[in-house]
Amino acid sequence: MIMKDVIFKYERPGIAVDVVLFAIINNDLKVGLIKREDEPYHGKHALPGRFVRYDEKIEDTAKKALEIKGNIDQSDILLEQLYTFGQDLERDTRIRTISIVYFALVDFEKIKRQEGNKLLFESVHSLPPMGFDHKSIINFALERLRNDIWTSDFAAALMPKEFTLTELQRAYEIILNQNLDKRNFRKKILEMNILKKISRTKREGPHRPAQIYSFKS
Amino acid sequence: MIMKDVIFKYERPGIAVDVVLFAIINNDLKVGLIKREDEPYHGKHALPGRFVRYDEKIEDTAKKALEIKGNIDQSDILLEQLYTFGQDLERDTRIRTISIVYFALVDFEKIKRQEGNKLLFESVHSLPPMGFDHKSIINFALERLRNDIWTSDFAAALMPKEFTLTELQRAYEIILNQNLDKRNFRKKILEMNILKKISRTKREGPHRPAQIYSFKS
DNA sequence: GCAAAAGTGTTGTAGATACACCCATGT
DNA sequence: ACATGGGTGTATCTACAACACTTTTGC
Repeated sequence: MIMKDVIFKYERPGIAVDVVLFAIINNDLKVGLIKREDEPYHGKHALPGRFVRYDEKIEDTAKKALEIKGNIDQSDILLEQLYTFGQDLERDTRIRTISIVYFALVDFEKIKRQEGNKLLFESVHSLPPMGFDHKSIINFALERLRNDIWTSDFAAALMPKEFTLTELQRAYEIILNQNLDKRNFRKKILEMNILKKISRTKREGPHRPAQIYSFKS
Repeated sequence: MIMKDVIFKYERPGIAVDVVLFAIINNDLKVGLIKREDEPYHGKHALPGRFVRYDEKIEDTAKKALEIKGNIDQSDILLEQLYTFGQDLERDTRIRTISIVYFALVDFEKIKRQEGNKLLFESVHSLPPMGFDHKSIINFALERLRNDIWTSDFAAALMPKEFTLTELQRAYEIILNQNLDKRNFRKKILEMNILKKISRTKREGPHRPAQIYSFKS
């Protein structure tokens, strides 16, 4: 009984937040990783993460992880809870750890010039050797991204403020990893009524200039 | 620095699992609650829950919570992770607690005669005063139930092994809290190809007997 | 005037909704 | 024979997929 109380009070599992941060870079979907400098998994890549402090809200832990590892301002990103992984007792070889994983999206243009950014953006299609169970977590996050891309504000979080419909379509194609029909894409996205025209066009080649749009509100 | 290490090592937040267990009873959707005997929220109702032990997988914590509070055998229930609530630092007034909430479904017939069941099943439409933030958690779970009822195996988990299509339709109506068209319901559910006919019928009134079905596999 | 991307309209199909009648039984 | 719930078929509409041509520009 006394033993149980000791376990209860002092041997709580560790609780960490890891963040899967996606961005579109060079026509590819990439995820922000750190290269581990400590054991376990020294030298392997991993998701940016941080232990939850006693008086810290878990979403703030996620924001802080991004701030410290990527010097990324919270206001630039979409952050949403993904899933809590706590099955594998050997997940972290130091202590038993439960990991609350957050899903994050950012427009890479907003962060690429940040000083102190330790994040390495790697293509989801060719991930480097990953520590922990982070590879499967990234795939889990990717499923969420693809499932919800049409019904969420995910696209708005990944795009710059202004863009053409072709650029937006390209983003959808990169995320879904498949080509989309131009006419159907435009019909669908415009009928969703989430875009507004900007009274400017983008000239960029020997062809008709493109109308510029942005997301509403 | 030393102070931080102390916090890191010893003052981990508490981590609990709470379970939202739904069952259909008397043509109503009910949720299994306990009446709290301790502070905080003494006398109020709450979700069955349990602190995660150091060497316990979180899903096992959920199963154990149901076993202890409801004497419910794990094999009878569908259990799935719902969401992790850890924003409200004042959620539990004893220590800072993060709650991983599981979503569970059971056929009430399987458990109603269990000895040692402390669970009180209350209608989701008239919940008693609830402790913690459990009322909003139940509503969150209810949304998940309604959203996924057509594309998951939720219905199979709530129904007895054998049933008529009218009984199944009634279950959907109770969950969705709306009436469904008989012809369309049957067409849809049969085209989903998840049911198999049992070569028996159910006679129960001055009318044509109903074909009995069960879920496949 | 030609190359190159922007921009648009129609048709077919599949899934959802709405709705009305016959069937098998107990009394 | 009648009351009761079990069981089915058809017309309509709507969302999505497939597909081809005209427009505006730079050179």
